[in-house]
Amino acid sequence: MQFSFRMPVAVQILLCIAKFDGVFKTTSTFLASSVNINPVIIRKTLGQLKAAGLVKVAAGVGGAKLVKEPREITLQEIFNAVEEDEDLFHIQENPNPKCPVGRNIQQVLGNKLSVVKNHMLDDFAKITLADLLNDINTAEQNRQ
Amino acid sequence: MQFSFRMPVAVQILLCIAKFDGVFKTTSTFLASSVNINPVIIRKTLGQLKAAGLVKVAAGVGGAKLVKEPREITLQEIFNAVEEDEDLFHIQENPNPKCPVGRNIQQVLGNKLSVVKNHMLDDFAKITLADLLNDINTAEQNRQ
DNA sequence: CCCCATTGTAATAACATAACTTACAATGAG
DNA sequence: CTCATTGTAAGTTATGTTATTACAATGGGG
Repeated sequence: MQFSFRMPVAVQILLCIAKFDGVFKTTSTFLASSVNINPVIIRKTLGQLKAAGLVKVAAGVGGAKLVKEPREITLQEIFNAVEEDEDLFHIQENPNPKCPVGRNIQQVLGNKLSVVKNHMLDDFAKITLADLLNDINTAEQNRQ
Repeated sequence: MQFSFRMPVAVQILLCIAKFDGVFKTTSTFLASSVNINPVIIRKTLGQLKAAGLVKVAAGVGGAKLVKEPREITLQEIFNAVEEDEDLFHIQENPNPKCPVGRNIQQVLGNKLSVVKNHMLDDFAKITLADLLNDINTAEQNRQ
């Protein structure tokens, strides 16, 4: 069980825009070829990133640009932009109310797990797009 | 997007065994009625918990017992018992190798996210079955 | 030693979610 | 006005999870 493609795809989109803006026209088709995914998915994801204030997209003309500097964009913002704000784990919705465990499990386990999720979001907040861009560039250098 | 029912179900099973062992016979049907889920799912989950050394199950006779004390059973053990050991996020498997972002994204983002996952597991390690049992009992008292 | 409730397990169906694809109206610079 | 591109909807395919049914294997109790 894993999270979906969405967040990693969004990260890759933003990295490509950061790296290629000004060099190539960053259309949904261009971005789709880097991720190797359907352009419609890119357009949907760009829409979510736009709504979150991370990019602006030129309808008609084509191409996307970052609204903020890479060091000001965190993985937390990206995650929140593309994932529903829901609990990390799916706790049984209809446990037996006659059982003392069943009638309290949601509250008790939910409390503990929400703390864990908040820690995860804190971790995401410490990772910026600039960090990832830097790692990409380092990896490219080592490749040569 | 969330994790499946599995870990919360396993937690509820273990809590029920801890609370009712000796009082009721903790068969898969009994446990299923607390979670309000199919007994076959309970039996599968019990099998995973047995393989992880957390419970012993009496085949033929019926009923399950904890192998360790509740304070010695952590959420991390339960999580590892029932979830595959895979990455938290699903990073595109076939990015474009001709794109400098595409050919490095798996390694670069994967590294960052594995750190986050390890933090999550560390958090799980700090939560014991005894903590949850205690919270259940407190919630029950407040209910009266 | 046999009975019977129960476990262990397989096979299949039902359901939910995600991704793919096609299609097309709306956009806006040239 | 043209045309590449975005935004969006609808339908399909693929995948994963849970539910359900079925039945052989188990093992204490009568």
